[in-house]
Amino acid sequence: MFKRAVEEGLDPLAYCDRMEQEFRRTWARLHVSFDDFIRTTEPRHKAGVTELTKRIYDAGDIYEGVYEGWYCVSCEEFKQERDLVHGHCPLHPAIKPEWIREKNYFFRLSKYQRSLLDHFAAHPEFLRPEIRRNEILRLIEGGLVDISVSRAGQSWGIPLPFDPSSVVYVWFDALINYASAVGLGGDPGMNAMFERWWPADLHVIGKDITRFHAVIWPAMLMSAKLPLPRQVFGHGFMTLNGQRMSKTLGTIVDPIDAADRLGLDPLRLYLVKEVSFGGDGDFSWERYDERYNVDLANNLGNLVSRVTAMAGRYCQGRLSATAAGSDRLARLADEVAADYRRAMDALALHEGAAAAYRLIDATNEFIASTAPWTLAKDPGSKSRLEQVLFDGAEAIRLAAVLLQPIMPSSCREILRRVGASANDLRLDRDGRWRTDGERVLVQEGPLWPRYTPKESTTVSDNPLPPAPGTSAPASDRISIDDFMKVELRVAKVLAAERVPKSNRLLKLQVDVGTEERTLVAGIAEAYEPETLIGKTVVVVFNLKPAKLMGVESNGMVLAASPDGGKPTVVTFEAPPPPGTRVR
RNA sequence: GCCGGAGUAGCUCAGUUGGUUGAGAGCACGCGUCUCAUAAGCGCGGGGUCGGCGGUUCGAGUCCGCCCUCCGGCACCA
Repeated sequence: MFKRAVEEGLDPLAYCDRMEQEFRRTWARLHVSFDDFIRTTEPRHKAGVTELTKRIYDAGDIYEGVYEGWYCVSCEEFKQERDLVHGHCPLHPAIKPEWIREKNYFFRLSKYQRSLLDHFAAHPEFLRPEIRRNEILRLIEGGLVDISVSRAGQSWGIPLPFDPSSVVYVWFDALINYASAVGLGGDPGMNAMFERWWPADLHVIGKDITRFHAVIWPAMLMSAKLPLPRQVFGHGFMTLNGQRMSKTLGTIVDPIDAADRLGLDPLRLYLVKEVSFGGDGDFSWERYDERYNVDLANNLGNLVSRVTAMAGRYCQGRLSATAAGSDRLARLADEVAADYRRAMDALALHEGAAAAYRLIDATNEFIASTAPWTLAKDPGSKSRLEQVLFDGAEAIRLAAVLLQPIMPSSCREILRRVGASANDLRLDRDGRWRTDGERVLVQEGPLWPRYTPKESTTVSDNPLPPAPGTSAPASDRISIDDFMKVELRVAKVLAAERVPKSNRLLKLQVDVGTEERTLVAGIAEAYEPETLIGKTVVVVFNLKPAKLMGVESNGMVLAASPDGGKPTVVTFEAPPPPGTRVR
């Protein structure tokens, strides 16, 4: 973060300000509402971090140790062994990293292995879905190591209360947000708030950060003698056509684009209804269009149209209960509302949406079987007719109440059209079948016109070439001299074999013109060794040797490696002789 | 390679602790039908050796073993 800010020529705080604005804009655009928004730069957060860190320290769970590793002076940060390129920082190949031992504070995570396992056993619902729980359980069972929680000599961060020369390390700091947001460590007023709100009922997080939330965070709280959140829920990711989204492949869907195409609420419904929450969900434009037409245009939208139209035509838009209502519809409605509530409480949002749709479907059937248009022809059936339409309108009202959290603005509009209030909706009060009252319905144009993609303008799901204008800013470009430092040469593959115990690495014997070399390439997933023999490829000739899985590699084969895809080795139409320089 | 997950109709998926599921839903498709409605609605139908092989059992998508394929995580990706 700090580095990124510097790269963009911004003060870290200014950079954060900009990020915050972006987040807020996005949420506003997607109609995502929230009660609070906290950043780690806020005073209340600093207070919370100081308090919690102090408690953990007082519990004897933070001790001084030594952290050692490769340190790049230029980046001003430690580098993992595996991030180094031939022992050098990839960003600053000219400077030799130093092996530095730094005073560091560690959190006794290992001490909490037993307690964590006990907690998981006593509270099976603590971590969901089940898949995450199993993963984390095995991880804990496998043993925990103490973790570094501080960095020395950094300007950015919150100082340790017991040693202000060091700051709290990022994620240790960040997790405490949950507590600091509700007042931990604040003045008496804030503390009262903390007492009231903590522990949290639920943390909803992305599945990739489950470990922090389900292992480290609870251990921190245990150490500080604070209650744990009741549940951590690790949600899945969206894929595109079954593939992981990738920026470099261009296989990414911007929710704003999807919203612009058919409207925001259709997107929100898709995301909720088509994805079983907790698992990954797949998005495709075809399916999106299909669901839009079926769920919204044909079923819900059309239902609103037909009921409001008939009410207008046959009853001047005024309806009140006049006869015995539909028991079947009323019973189903209660059942649906109960299922909905159960599903939503369990975070099975897709089931909640499905429940609402059971009512919508049943209402379409109800209309077909009662045939108001037939009743309308018989003056004697007047009250029966009105009752049927009343029931239809009531079912729509109820469905809209249930779908309201998913499609807020659309449901508000539906409620308006069926003559119901959309203000201060409450599930326990408004989410039940009503048999009385008068409704004034209004008929207006389609809520969701059917969408027919034009052949020629079908949005492609194929990888798009990177848009022009996305190239790196001039300041990030290198000079020709820089490039010339890299010596690329044509090489012919003489022999190839798998590196034992590795499923990505191939060991290649190549002819680089002046000599033969052994090098290792991470392309085994895409190429059988035999198929490479005789091929002419491009290698980086002047790369320092490196050892991979015990094999020394003298050079590197050029290959295109898309995110989430398999590498493709760079070859020639007409192979030049080995040793030819490539530039 | 290790760990985990998944393989059920053309597509997306449900199928609780094994037996009224000797297999279901939605979409797509075919046929029929109403006409209030956004060529929408409603009804009916075709279609699957439930990844493969073997086993346990009176009985297995549902349990066990082996295998195949796909996905995710970790290591490796010069």
